[in-house]
Amino acid sequence: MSMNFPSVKEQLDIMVNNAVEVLSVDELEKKVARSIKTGKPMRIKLGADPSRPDLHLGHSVVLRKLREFQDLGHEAILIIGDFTAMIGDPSGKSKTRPQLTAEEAKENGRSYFEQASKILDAERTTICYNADWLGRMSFADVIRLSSHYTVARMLERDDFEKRYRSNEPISIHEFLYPLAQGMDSVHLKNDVELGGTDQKFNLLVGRDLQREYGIEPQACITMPLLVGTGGGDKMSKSLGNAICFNDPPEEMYGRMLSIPDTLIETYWRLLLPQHADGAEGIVARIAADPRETKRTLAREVVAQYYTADAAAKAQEHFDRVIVQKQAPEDLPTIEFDATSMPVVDLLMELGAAPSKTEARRMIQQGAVQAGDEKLTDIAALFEFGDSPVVIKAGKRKFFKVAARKKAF
RNA sequence: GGGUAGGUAGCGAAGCGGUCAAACGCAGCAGACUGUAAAUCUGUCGACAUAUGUCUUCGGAGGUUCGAAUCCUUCCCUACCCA
Repeated sequence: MSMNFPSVKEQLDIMVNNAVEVLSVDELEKKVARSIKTGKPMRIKLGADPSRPDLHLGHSVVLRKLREFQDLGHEAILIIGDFTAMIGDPSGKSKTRPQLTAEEAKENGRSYFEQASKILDAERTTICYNADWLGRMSFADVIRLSSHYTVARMLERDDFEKRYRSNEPISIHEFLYPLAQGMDSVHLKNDVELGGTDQKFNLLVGRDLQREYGIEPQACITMPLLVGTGGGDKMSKSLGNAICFNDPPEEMYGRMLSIPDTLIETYWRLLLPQHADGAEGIVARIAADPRETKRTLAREVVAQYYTADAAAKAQEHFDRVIVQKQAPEDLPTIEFDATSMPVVDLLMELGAAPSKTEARRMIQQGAVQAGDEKLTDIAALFEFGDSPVVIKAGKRKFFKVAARKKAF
Protein backbone atom coordinates (compact mmCIF):
# COMPACT_ATOMS: atom_id res chain seq x y z
CA MET A 1 0.00 0.00 0.00
CA SER A 2 2.80 2.32 -0.74
CA MET A 3 1.47 5.46 -2.20
CA ASN A 4 2.14 9.07 -2.65
CA PHE A 5 2.90 10.44 0.75
CA PRO A 6 2.46 14.12 1.40
CA SER A 7 5.68 16.07 1.63
CA VAL A 8 7.93 15.92 4.65
CA LYS A 9 6.88 19.36 5.72
CA GLU A 10 3.20 18.69 5.39
CA GLN A 11 3.50 15.47 7.31
CA LEU A 12 5.58 16.93 10.09
CA ASP A 13 3.18 19.79 10.57
CA ILE A 14 0.37 17.41 11.18
CA MET A 15 2.40 15.03 13.31
CA VAL A 16 3.67 17.73 15.61
CA ASN A 17 0.38 19.53 15.96
CA ASN A 18 -0.83 19.54 19.56
CA ALA A 19 2.08 17.40 20.70
CA VAL A 20 3.75 18.35 23.95
CA GLU A 21 7.09 16.90 23.06
CA VAL A 22 8.69 15.18 20.11
CA LEU A 23 11.90 13.25 20.62
CA SER A 24 13.34 14.21 18.44
CA VAL A 25 11.97 16.26 15.61
CA ASP A 26 15.15 15.65 13.61
CA GLU A 27 14.86 11.92 13.95
CA LEU A 28 11.22 12.00 13.05
CA GLU A 29 11.95 14.10 10.02
CA LYS A 30 14.58 11.63 8.83
CA LYS A 31 12.19 8.77 9.26
CA VAL A 32 9.49 10.57 7.32
CA ALA A 33 11.88 11.46 4.55
CA ARG A 34 13.06 7.89 4.30
CA SER A 35 9.54 6.56 4.19
CA ILE A 36 8.75 8.87 1.32
CA LYS A 37 11.87 7.86 -0.51
CA THR A 38 11.37 4.12 -0.05
CA GLY A 39 7.60 4.26 -0.29
CA LYS A 40 7.38 2.32 2.95
CA PRO A 41 4.97 3.54 5.60
CA MET A 42 6.30 4.13 9.08
CA ARG A 43 5.18 1.89 11.89
CA ILE A 44 3.45 3.79 14.66
CA LYS A 45 2.92 2.13 18.01
CA LEU A 46 0.36 2.90 20.63
CA GLY A 47 0.00 0.81 23.78
CA ALA A 48 -3.41 0.09 25.23
CA ASP A 49 -4.06 -0.93 28.80
CA PRO A 50 -6.86 -3.47 28.79
CA SER A 51 -7.27 -3.42 32.56
CA ARG A 52 -9.30 -0.27 32.13
CA PRO A 53 -11.42 -0.91 29.07
CA ASP A 54 -13.60 2.16 29.40
CA LEU A 55 -12.15 4.61 26.95
CA HIS A 56 -12.77 8.25 27.62
CA LEU A 57 -12.04 11.52 25.88
CA GLY A 58 -8.59 11.53 27.44
CA HIS A 59 -7.71 8.44 25.41
CA SER A 60 -9.12 10.03 22.32
CA VAL A 61 -6.37 12.64 22.18
CA VAL A 62 -3.67 10.12 21.48
CA LEU A 63 -5.94 7.91 19.40
CA ARG A 64 -6.73 10.88 17.25
CA LYS A 65 -3.02 11.45 16.75
CA LEU A 66 -2.65 7.86 15.67
CA ARG A 67 -5.49 8.34 13.24
CA GLU A 68 -3.68 11.29 11.74
CA PHE A 69 -0.71 9.06 11.07
CA GLN A 70 -3.02 6.56 9.44
CA ASP A 71 -4.48 9.22 7.24
CA LEU A 72 -0.98 10.13 6.15
CA GLY A 73 -0.56 6.56 4.98
CA HIS A 74 1.40 5.10 7.88
CA GLU A 75 0.81 1.87 9.70
CA ALA A 76 -0.95 2.04 13.04
CA ILE A 77 -0.14 -0.68 15.52
CA LEU A 78 -2.31 -0.94 18.57
CA ILE A 79 -0.76 -3.08 21.23
CA ILE A 80 -3.10 -4.57 23.75
CA GLY A 81 -1.11 -5.01 26.93
CA ASP A 82 -2.78 -8.22 27.89
CA PHE A 83 0.36 -9.64 29.39
CA THR A 84 1.02 -6.71 31.67
CA ALA A 85 -2.64 -6.63 32.62
CA MET A 86 -2.43 -10.26 33.65
CA ILE A 87 0.23 -9.39 36.15
CA GLY A 88 -2.15 -6.86 37.68
CA ASP A 89 -2.03 -3.14 37.87
CA PRO A 90 0.30 -2.16 40.70
CA SER A 91 -0.61 1.46 41.09
CA GLY A 92 -3.45 0.93 43.58
CA LYS A 93 -2.08 1.41 47.05
CA SER A 94 -4.82 0.20 49.32
CA LYS A 95 -6.59 -2.29 47.17
CA THR A 96 -4.75 -4.60 44.88
CA ARG A 97 -6.72 -4.72 41.71
CA PRO A 98 -7.88 -8.21 40.88
CA GLN A 99 -5.50 -9.69 38.40
CA LEU A 100 -6.97 -10.26 35.02
CA THR A 101 -7.09 -13.72 33.60
CA ALA A 102 -5.91 -14.28 30.07
CA GLU A 103 -9.51 -14.45 28.90
CA GLU A 104 -10.53 -11.24 30.63
CA ALA A 105 -7.54 -9.43 29.23
CA LYS A 106 -8.37 -10.67 25.74
CA GLU A 107 -11.98 -9.70 26.15
CA ASN A 108 -11.11 -6.25 27.43
CA GLY A 109 -8.68 -5.89 24.60
CA ARG A 110 -11.43 -6.58 22.13
CA SER A 111 -13.64 -4.05 23.82
CA TYR A 112 -10.82 -1.54 23.74
CA PHE A 113 -10.34 -1.98 20.05
CA GLU A 114 -14.03 -1.77 19.37
CA GLN A 115 -14.24 1.54 21.19
CA ALA A 116 -11.03 2.82 19.66
CA SER A 117 -12.48 2.10 16.24
CA LYS A 118 -14.72 5.09 16.68
CA ILE A 119 -11.60 7.12 16.05
CA LEU A 120 -9.18 4.83 14.27
CA ASP A 121 -9.50 3.48 10.79
CA ALA A 122 -10.14 -0.02 12.03
CA GLU A 123 -9.53 -1.65 8.67
CA ARG A 124 -6.02 -0.37 8.62
CA THR A 125 -5.07 -0.92 12.21
CA THR A 126 -2.78 -3.74 13.23
CA ILE A 127 -3.68 -5.23 16.57
CA CYS A 128 -1.34 -7.28 18.64
CA TYR A 129 -1.29 -8.72 22.08
CA ASN A 130 1.95 -8.44 23.93
CA ALA A 131 1.48 -11.76 25.70
CA ASP A 132 2.47 -13.23 22.35
CA TRP A 133 6.06 -12.32 22.94
CA LEU A 134 6.32 -11.28 26.59
CA GLY A 135 4.66 -14.49 27.65
CA ARG A 136 7.37 -16.48 25.99
CA MET A 137 10.26 -14.87 27.79
CA SER A 138 12.03 -17.04 30.32
CA PHE A 139 13.12 -15.89 33.73
CA ALA A 140 16.64 -15.76 32.40
CA ASP A 141 15.45 -13.48 29.61
CA VAL A 142 13.86 -11.21 32.16
CA ILE A 143 17.02 -11.04 34.23
CA ARG A 144 19.02 -10.21 31.16
CA LEU A 145 16.50 -7.54 30.26
CA SER A 146 16.49 -5.98 33.70
CA SER A 147 20.25 -5.80 33.73
CA HIS A 148 19.94 -3.07 31.14
CA TYR A 149 18.42 -0.68 33.62
CA THR A 150 19.40 0.62 37.01
CA VAL A 151 17.32 1.34 40.06
CA ALA A 152 18.46 4.93 40.10
CA ARG A 153 17.22 5.45 36.57
CA MET A 154 13.93 3.85 37.41
CA LEU A 155 13.55 6.20 40.31
CA GLU A 156 13.90 9.08 37.93
CA ARG A 157 10.42 8.35 36.82
CA ASP A 158 8.18 10.96 38.25
CA ASP A 159 5.54 8.80 39.90
CA PHE A 160 8.08 6.39 41.33
CA GLU A 161 10.05 9.24 42.72
CA LYS A 162 7.01 10.80 44.30
CA ARG A 163 5.85 7.59 45.84
CA TYR A 164 9.31 6.78 47.07
CA ARG A 165 9.60 10.17 48.69
CA SER A 166 6.21 9.96 50.35
CA ASN A 167 6.93 6.49 51.72
CA GLU A 168 4.43 4.70 49.60
CA PRO A 169 5.12 1.14 48.56
CA ILE A 170 6.68 0.34 45.24
CA SER A 171 6.78 -3.29 44.27
CA ILE A 172 9.67 -4.70 42.33
CA HIS A 173 7.46 -5.83 39.51
CA GLU A 174 6.44 -2.26 38.90
CA PHE A 175 9.96 -1.64 37.81
CA LEU A 176 9.45 -4.33 35.24
CA TYR A 177 6.55 -2.53 33.63
CA PRO A 178 8.52 0.02 31.68
CA LEU A 179 10.90 -2.70 30.63
CA ALA A 180 8.05 -4.88 29.43
CA GLN A 181 6.61 -2.02 27.47
CA GLY A 182 10.03 -1.30 26.06
CA MET A 183 10.30 -4.90 24.91
CA ASP A 184 7.20 -4.32 22.86
CA SER A 185 9.12 -1.73 20.90
CA VAL A 186 12.06 -4.08 20.53
CA HIS A 187 9.75 -6.75 19.19
CA LEU A 188 7.83 -4.51 16.83
CA LYS A 189 10.73 -2.44 15.60
CA ASN A 190 8.33 0.46 15.32
CA ASP A 191 9.49 3.87 14.14
CA VAL A 192 7.36 5.99 16.39
CA GLU A 193 5.61 5.50 19.69
CA LEU A 194 2.78 7.68 20.86
CA GLY A 195 1.68 8.26 24.41
CA GLY A 196 0.41 10.77 26.92
CA THR A 197 2.92 12.89 28.73
CA ASP A 198 2.65 10.47 31.63
CA GLN A 199 4.12 7.84 29.31
CA LYS A 200 7.26 9.78 28.56
CA PHE A 201 9.46 7.68 30.79
CA ASN A 202 8.17 4.43 29.33
CA LEU A 203 8.59 5.71 25.81
CA LEU A 204 12.18 6.61 26.54
CA VAL A 205 12.88 3.19 27.98
CA GLY A 206 11.58 1.78 24.71
CA ARG A 207 14.09 3.90 22.85
CA ASP A 208 16.93 2.79 25.08
CA LEU A 209 16.07 -0.86 24.81
CA GLN A 210 15.77 -0.72 21.06
CA ARG A 211 19.24 0.74 20.95
CA GLU A 212 20.53 -1.97 23.29
CA TYR A 213 19.08 -4.59 21.01
CA GLY A 214 20.56 -3.03 17.90
CA ILE A 215 17.41 -1.49 16.50
CA GLU A 216 16.98 2.07 15.33
CA PRO A 217 15.41 3.90 18.26
CA GLN A 218 11.84 5.03 17.97
CA ALA A 219 10.82 8.64 17.87
CA CYS A 220 8.56 9.50 20.77
CA ILE A 221 5.62 11.82 20.63
CA THR A 222 3.84 12.77 23.80
CA MET A 223 0.39 14.26 23.79
CA PRO A 224 -1.17 16.39 26.49
CA LEU A 225 -3.23 14.72 29.15
CA LEU A 226 -6.73 15.96 28.82
CA VAL A 227 -8.01 17.83 31.83
CA GLY A 228 -11.18 16.37 33.30
CA THR A 229 -14.57 18.03 33.13
CA GLY A 230 -14.01 19.67 36.48
CA GLY A 231 -10.84 21.37 35.35
CA GLY A 232 -7.67 20.83 37.35
CA ASP A 233 -7.20 17.09 37.46
CA LYS A 234 -6.49 14.99 34.44
CA MET A 235 -9.42 13.13 33.05
CA SER A 236 -9.84 9.77 34.71
CA LYS A 237 -12.65 7.38 35.24
CA SER A 238 -11.94 7.01 38.92
CA LEU A 239 -11.99 10.74 39.53
CA GLY A 240 -15.45 10.89 38.05
CA ASN A 241 -14.50 13.68 35.68
CA ALA A 242 -14.40 11.62 32.53
CA ILE A 243 -16.59 11.44 29.48
CA CYS A 244 -16.54 7.92 28.13
CA PHE A 245 -16.89 6.77 24.55
CA ASN A 246 -19.74 4.60 25.69
CA ASP A 247 -21.62 7.24 27.62
CA PRO A 248 -25.06 7.71 26.13
CA PRO A 249 -25.34 10.83 23.96
CA GLU A 250 -27.43 12.74 26.48
CA GLU A 251 -24.94 12.22 29.22
CA MET A 252 -22.02 12.95 26.99
CA TYR A 253 -23.58 16.19 25.89
CA GLY A 254 -24.46 17.26 29.40
CA ARG A 255 -21.04 16.53 30.75
CA MET A 256 -19.47 18.44 27.89
CA LEU A 257 -21.53 21.48 28.83
CA SER A 258 -20.44 21.22 32.42
CA ILE A 259 -16.82 22.01 31.69
CA PRO A 260 -15.59 25.38 32.86
CA ASP A 261 -15.45 27.97 30.11
CA THR A 262 -11.68 28.12 30.40
CA LEU A 263 -11.51 24.60 29.04
CA ILE A 264 -13.48 25.21 25.85
CA GLU A 265 -10.46 26.13 23.81
CA THR A 266 -8.38 23.16 24.94
CA TYR A 267 -11.18 20.74 24.31
CA TRP A 268 -11.88 22.28 20.94
CA ARG A 269 -8.29 21.81 19.85
CA LEU A 270 -7.79 18.35 21.26
CA LEU A 271 -11.12 16.72 20.68
CA LEU A 272 -12.21 17.91 17.28
CA PRO A 273 -10.50 17.14 14.00
CA GLN A 274 -8.30 19.89 12.70
CA HIS A 275 -10.74 22.21 11.07
CA ALA A 276 -10.24 23.60 7.65
CA ASP A 277 -10.53 27.08 9.08
CA GLY A 278 -7.96 26.15 11.71
CA ALA A 279 -8.41 26.53 15.42
CA GLU A 280 -7.26 30.13 15.32
CA GLY A 281 -10.72 31.57 15.25
CA ILE A 282 -11.79 29.69 18.29
CA VAL A 283 -10.53 32.17 20.83
CA ALA A 284 -12.53 34.98 19.34
CA ARG A 285 -15.51 32.75 19.00
CA ILE A 286 -15.46 31.84 22.66
CA ALA A 287 -15.09 35.45 23.68
CA ALA A 288 -18.04 36.42 21.52
CA ASP A 289 -20.43 33.73 22.67
CA PRO A 290 -19.16 31.20 25.19
CA ARG A 291 -22.50 29.54 25.60
CA GLU A 292 -23.11 28.86 21.95
CA THR A 293 -19.52 27.82 21.33
CA LYS A 294 -19.69 25.32 24.13
CA ARG A 295 -22.95 23.96 22.80
CA THR A 296 -21.38 23.56 19.39
CA LEU A 297 -18.39 21.83 20.91
CA ALA A 298 -20.63 19.48 22.85
CA ARG A 299 -22.69 18.67 19.80
CA GLU A 300 -19.68 18.00 17.61
CA VAL A 301 -18.06 15.75 20.17
CA VAL A 302 -21.24 13.74 20.61
CA ALA A 303 -21.61 13.53 16.84
CA GLN A 304 -18.20 11.91 16.61
CA TYR A 305 -19.20 9.02 18.78
CA TYR A 306 -22.76 8.82 17.58
CA THR A 307 -24.39 10.85 14.83
CA ALA A 308 -25.19 14.47 14.21
CA ASP A 309 -28.78 13.54 14.68
CA ALA A 310 -28.18 11.94 18.04
CA ALA A 311 -26.22 15.00 19.07
CA ALA A 312 -29.09 17.30 18.17
CA LYS A 313 -31.46 15.08 20.16
CA ALA A 314 -29.11 15.14 23.11
CA GLN A 315 -29.16 18.89 23.02
CA GLU A 316 -32.93 18.99 22.97
CA HIS A 317 -33.04 16.57 25.82
CA PHE A 318 -30.66 18.70 27.81
CA ASP A 319 -32.59 21.90 27.19
CA ARG A 320 -35.76 20.23 28.22
CA VAL A 321 -34.67 18.24 31.24
CA ILE A 322 -31.87 20.32 32.69
CA VAL A 323 -32.61 23.85 31.64
CA GLN A 324 -36.38 23.72 31.83
CA LYS A 325 -36.49 20.95 34.41
CA GLN A 326 -39.16 19.01 32.58
CA ALA A 327 -39.51 15.29 32.20
CA PRO A 328 -37.99 13.84 29.04
CA GLU A 329 -40.42 13.09 26.28
CA ASP A 330 -39.99 9.44 25.57
CA LEU A 331 -40.22 8.12 29.10
CA PRO A 332 -41.19 4.47 29.25
CA THR A 333 -43.98 3.56 31.61
CA ILE A 334 -43.05 1.22 34.39
CA GLU A 335 -45.94 -0.88 35.55
CA PHE A 336 -46.49 -2.23 39.02
CA ASP A 337 -48.69 -5.04 40.23
CA ALA A 338 -50.12 -2.94 42.99
CA THR A 339 -52.56 -0.18 43.60
CA SER A 340 -50.42 1.50 46.20
CA MET A 341 -46.98 1.29 47.68
CA PRO A 342 -44.97 3.26 50.26
CA VAL A 343 -43.11 6.05 48.50
CA VAL A 344 -39.86 4.87 50.04
CA ASP A 345 -40.30 1.41 48.54
CA LEU A 346 -41.27 2.88 45.23
CA LEU A 347 -38.03 4.82 45.04
CA MET A 348 -36.12 1.66 45.82
CA GLU A 349 -38.00 -0.30 43.20
CA LEU A 350 -37.24 2.33 40.62
CA GLY A 351 -33.59 2.33 41.54
CA ALA A 352 -33.82 6.01 42.38
CA ALA A 353 -32.30 5.44 45.79
CA PRO A 354 -29.67 2.92 46.89
CA SER A 355 -31.23 2.38 50.32
CA LYS A 356 -34.39 3.21 52.17
CA THR A 357 -32.52 5.60 54.38
CA GLU A 358 -31.35 7.43 51.31
CA ALA A 359 -34.86 7.41 49.90
CA ARG A 360 -36.16 8.98 53.10
CA ARG A 361 -33.46 11.59 52.95
CA MET A 362 -34.46 12.54 49.44
CA ILE A 363 -38.08 12.86 50.47
CA GLN A 364 -37.20 14.96 53.48
CA GLN A 365 -35.12 17.27 51.33
CA GLY A 366 -37.92 17.79 48.90
CA ALA A 367 -36.34 15.95 46.03
CA VAL A 368 -39.32 13.80 45.19
CA GLN A 369 -42.26 14.82 43.09
CA ALA A 370 -45.25 12.97 41.74
CA GLY A 371 -46.75 14.90 38.90
CA ASP A 372 -46.83 18.46 40.21
CA GLU A 373 -47.13 17.43 43.79
CA LYS A 374 -44.12 17.40 46.04
CA LEU A 375 -43.95 14.38 48.31
CA THR A 376 -42.61 15.28 51.73
CA ASP A 377 -44.04 12.62 54.01
CA ILE A 378 -41.60 9.76 54.40
CA ALA A 379 -44.33 7.45 55.62
CA ALA A 380 -46.72 8.24 52.80
CA LEU A 381 -48.32 5.62 50.65
CA PHE A 382 -48.21 6.23 46.94
CA GLU A 383 -51.48 5.51 45.17
CA PHE A 384 -51.29 4.51 41.54
CA GLY A 385 -53.97 6.30 39.59
CA ASP A 386 -55.73 5.37 36.40
CA SER A 387 -53.20 7.09 34.21
CA PRO A 388 -49.42 7.02 34.44
CA VAL A 389 -47.75 9.53 36.73
CA VAL A 390 -44.29 11.01 36.33
CA ILE A 391 -42.12 10.63 39.40
CA LYS A 392 -39.21 12.98 39.74
CA ALA A 393 -36.49 11.97 42.16
CA GLY A 394 -33.67 14.45 42.44
CA LYS A 395 -32.48 16.76 39.73
CA ARG A 396 -32.64 14.51 36.75
CA LYS A 397 -34.18 11.19 37.54
CA PHE A 398 -37.59 10.78 36.01
CA PHE A 399 -39.84 7.74 35.94
CA LYS A 400 -43.31 7.20 34.62
CA VAL A 401 -45.21 4.73 36.72
CA ALA A 402 -48.61 3.11 36.58
CA ALA A 403 -50.49 0.15 37.94
CA ARG A 404 -50.45 -2.82 35.63
CA LYS A 405 -53.70 -3.09 33.75
CA LYS A 406 -55.61 -6.16 34.64
CA ALA A 407 -56.01 -8.57 31.78
CA PHE A 408 -59.43 -10.11 31.56
C1' G B 1 17.03 -10.63 61.73
C1' G B 2 16.60 -6.01 65.15
C1' G B 3 14.26 -1.23 66.02
C1' U B 4 10.58 2.71 65.14
C1' A B 5 6.00 4.65 63.17
C1' G B 6 1.51 3.17 61.16
C1' G B 7 -3.16 0.24 59.35
C1' U B 8 -10.23 4.16 61.17
C1' A B 9 -16.23 4.83 56.73
C1' G B 10 -15.42 5.80 48.84
C1' C B 11 -10.61 8.62 49.71
C1' G B 12 -7.61 11.71 53.14
C1' A B 13 -7.44 12.37 58.29
C1' A B 14 -8.95 13.01 63.94
C1' G B 15 -10.21 9.98 68.04
C1' C B 16 -6.82 6.43 72.15
C1' G B 17 -12.01 2.67 77.89
C1' G B 18 -18.26 4.80 78.11
C1' U B 19 -21.52 10.96 75.92
C1' C B 20 -18.41 6.95 68.82
C1' A B 21 -22.07 5.25 63.53
C1' A B 22 -17.15 7.75 65.00
C1' A B 23 -14.68 15.26 64.46
C1' C B 24 -12.87 17.58 59.97
C1' G B 25 -11.74 17.90 54.53
C1' C B 26 -12.71 15.85 49.61
C1' A B 27 -15.96 13.01 46.69
C1' G B 28 -21.29 11.68 46.66
C1' C B 29 -26.55 12.99 47.19
C1' A B 30 -30.38 16.91 47.75
C1' G B 31 -32.24 22.16 47.84
C1' A B 32 -31.37 27.29 46.10
C1' C B 33 -29.04 29.89 42.31
C1' U B 34 -27.05 29.73 37.07
C1' G B 35 -26.42 29.69 29.87
C1' U B 36 -24.51 24.82 32.25
C1' A B 37 -24.73 18.34 34.86
C1' A B 38 -19.64 24.25 36.32
C1' A B 39 -18.90 27.79 40.46
C1' U B 40 -21.16 29.39 45.03
C1' C B 41 -24.36 28.91 49.36
C1' U B 42 -27.33 25.52 52.50
C1' G B 43 -28.54 20.73 54.06
C1' U B 44 -27.29 15.66 54.02
C1' C B 45 -23.95 11.72 53.91
C1' G B 46 -23.53 2.96 57.50
C1' A B 47 -28.01 0.03 57.31
C1' C B 48 -32.77 -1.28 59.13
C1' A B 49 -37.07 0.43 61.60
C1' U B 50 -44.67 1.00 63.21
C1' A B 51 -37.59 6.63 64.21
C1' U B 52 -36.47 9.44 71.27
C1' G B 53 -35.18 2.05 68.88
C1' U B 54 -32.14 -2.01 66.65
C1' C B 55 -28.09 -4.12 63.89
C1' U B 56 -23.13 -4.26 61.41
C1' U B 57 -18.39 -1.23 61.06
C1' C B 58 -12.53 1.37 63.10
C1' G B 59 -6.36 -4.53 59.30
C1' G B 60 -7.65 -10.33 60.92
C1' A B 61 -8.46 -13.71 65.07
C1' G B 62 -8.81 -14.30 70.22
C1' G B 63 -8.99 -12.08 75.26
C1' U B 64 -9.64 -8.45 79.59
C1' U B 65 -13.90 -5.42 81.14
C1' C B 66 -20.75 -4.03 83.05
C1' G B 67 -18.76 -1.59 78.55
C1' A B 68 -13.26 -1.44 73.48
C1' A B 69 -11.90 2.00 67.44
C1' U B 70 -9.57 2.95 72.21
C1' C B 71 -6.26 -2.08 77.00
C1' C B 72 -3.75 -7.22 76.37
C1' U B 73 -2.16 -11.56 73.15
C1' U B 74 -1.29 -13.21 68.40
C1' C B 75 -1.34 -13.01 63.19
C1' C B 76 -1.33 -10.16 58.48
C1' C B 77 0.06 -5.68 55.82
C1' U B 78 2.96 -0.80 54.89
C1' A B 79 6.91 2.78 55.42
C1' C B 80 11.51 4.26 57.59
C1' C B 81 16.23 3.24 60.25
C1' C B 82 20.00 -0.50 61.57
C1' A B 83 22.18 -5.31 60.05
